[in-house]
Amino acid sequence: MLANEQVIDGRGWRSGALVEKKQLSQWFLSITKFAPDLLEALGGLDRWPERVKLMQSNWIGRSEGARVRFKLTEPAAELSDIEVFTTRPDTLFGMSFLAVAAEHPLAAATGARDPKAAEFIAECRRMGTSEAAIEQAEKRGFDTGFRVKHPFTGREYPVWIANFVLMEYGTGAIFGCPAHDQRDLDFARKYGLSVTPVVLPAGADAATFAVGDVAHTEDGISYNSGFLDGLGVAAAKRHAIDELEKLASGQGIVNWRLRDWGVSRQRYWGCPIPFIHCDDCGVVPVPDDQLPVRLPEDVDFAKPGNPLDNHPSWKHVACPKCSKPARRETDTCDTFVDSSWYYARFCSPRAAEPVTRGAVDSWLPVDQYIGGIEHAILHLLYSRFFSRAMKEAGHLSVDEPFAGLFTQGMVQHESYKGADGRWLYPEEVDFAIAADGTRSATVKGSTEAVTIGRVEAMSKSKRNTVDPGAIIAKYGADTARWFILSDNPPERDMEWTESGVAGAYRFTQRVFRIVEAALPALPPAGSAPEEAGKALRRATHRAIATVTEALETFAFNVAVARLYEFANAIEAAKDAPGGARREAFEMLARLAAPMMPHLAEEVWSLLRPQDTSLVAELPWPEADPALLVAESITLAVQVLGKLRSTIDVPVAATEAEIFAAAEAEENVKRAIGDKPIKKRIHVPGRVVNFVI
RNA sequence: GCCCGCCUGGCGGAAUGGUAGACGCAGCGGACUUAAAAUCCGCAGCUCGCAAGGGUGUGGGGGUUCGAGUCCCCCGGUGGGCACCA
Repeated sequence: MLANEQVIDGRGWRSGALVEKKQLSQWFLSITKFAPDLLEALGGLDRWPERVKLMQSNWIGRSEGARVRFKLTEPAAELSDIEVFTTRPDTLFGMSFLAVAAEHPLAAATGARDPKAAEFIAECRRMGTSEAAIEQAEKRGFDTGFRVKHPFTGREYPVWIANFVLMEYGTGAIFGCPAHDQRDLDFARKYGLSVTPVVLPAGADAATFAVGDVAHTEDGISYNSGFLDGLGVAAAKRHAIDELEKLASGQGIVNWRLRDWGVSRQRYWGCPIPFIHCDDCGVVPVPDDQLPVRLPEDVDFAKPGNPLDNHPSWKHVACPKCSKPARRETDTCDTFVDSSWYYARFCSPRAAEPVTRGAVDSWLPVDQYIGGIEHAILHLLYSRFFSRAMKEAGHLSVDEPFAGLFTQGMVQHESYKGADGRWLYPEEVDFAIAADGTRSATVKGSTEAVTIGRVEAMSKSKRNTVDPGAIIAKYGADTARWFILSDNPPERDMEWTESGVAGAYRFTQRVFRIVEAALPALPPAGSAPEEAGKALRRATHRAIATVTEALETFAFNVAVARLYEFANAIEAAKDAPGGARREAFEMLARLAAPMMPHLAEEVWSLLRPQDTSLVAELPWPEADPALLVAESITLAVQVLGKLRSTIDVPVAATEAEIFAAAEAEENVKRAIGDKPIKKRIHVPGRVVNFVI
């Protein structure tokens, strides 16, 4: 049993053996039951990123269409007809073939009577199982020899097995209309199947319109389509569905892309699925008082197969119902199962029962959830499913587990592979730059060549990770925090680099130094800041306001920048009176505290030796609104949208005064020349623009 | 292949449709020093110009607007996800 990522070019990543898909009996959780609600409730998640909601919405994939039954001209095994799902029932008259997935019963029936078909199906089974692998594989098909009757025309069409039809989506069968679906067109061209256009693009001539290599998937008017002729796509869909229902050959339905969640894993590392198989009683749940089922610790990983299944005694238990010998389920749960409800468990982590009503009702939903963008779909959707299922089972009161979501970007790094294909940590690699600028790499302390891979998300499996421990060891934890937070906006992906860490370290030193140097001249703690220190006080309160805003929006890098600016302003105001300077230093410590807590406390204790409170215990500072209002403002002056000058005007200046001042600027006069001013635009506090 | 992001100086990045490049790194010049480190002062997108100032510039191309890094369309590059990596 291999994971998708362990399959490379259809072979096992270590053994190199050909991979084959097999049918297994497994456990599924019926997330599809909640599909409509999981989709609709996205609209209420107003503190979730739009992109995450969009991705989930696409993943759930609601689509309206029709199921259409095609009668087989001869029965295949027990099948007398094949049902397809389509979102384009309006193009039924453009049909040229029907295609089923390799796992479809009709494919099996064909394989049973035709060895060549069986061979084709076997080839499909050797294809990778991931959606990406299937969609990127060369489109291939096999004519089963079976034929179906068109429900409207009675005409007969061939049934193919196609490797791009997914058994998991819809009914595992499609009807092909090459003129209006690109994939069907590629398939039809490859196998010489007919292409009949039935939707005429606006402005095209029905007599001459033909489809070349590009299918027409846009709107148009139905033609060559019997009773649908003359209708637009939407109307034709409705009409076609009405007709199918009248003929009892199909019906309009809503189809979902979301599939039930297969949670079975044939691995050791997961929670055992708590069921017991009894020959007489069937599948029996493990009684509550025997939960949780614990994994055996004496397992043998050397043998191929599922270690739990191979274990000599673990699975042999008595049936809880009839006490006869029975077998434990040896599949374990996908580890996503655990991460789907830990937020509920964490409300009362030491409780004897899985979740405690009082605790979850008090704490949930999680006010602010933070996670990597890689979890945008699976983990976050599974969690939303679990909270709904747990609510239905009476364990929770909330539908949504996470009221606010922030998705951080991925930290990336180049990856490295040794000559034998093993992954290497960055610190195991030496680099050289040739005269022509090309980089090369070798294993440290040897001449073994290293392949430099692409820049991608850090992961343990690819070993492209960097431990911030080295920075902490060299510069301390405050510098490490400050540097990491200052480097880039957290929602954005970033390539890891240590450049800049020296600057972060310098800043920590500087903060301590300027406070220490100023200390002897500062008035005692609690002294009122003087009116004469207003300029510095403005800077202080602007820092409070801007740092606060940056932190609240997770723009930590901006918060850091504002603190650099503030420190610069403090140093530039060496002559400001002591009370204002004390206020500035104290605020510097308090505003920096979330990002360099140790230094902040140290500085705070220097400034307030009598004070036993910690910065961490103080309420967050608030800016004085009176100090945030500027006395004069700088306006940009543009002529035809191009910057020509700037003017400083009092806050109270009237628009007429502003235009007059702007027009008086030498540069502005020159740019206007002798042309008349057609329009004067004034955006208060921002810009003046003259249109000439 | 499909879905979703991202792309701004040498580098990380800032910028409610309104002065692009704040702040930091790296760099350059200067001060201090016997010297170095540390520190301090200054310069800095590119380009023309002695300067004043001009041109140009946010991946490429088009569009909307008095005004576009920001909004719209097309293209390119790159990252995340694609259900068994978690």
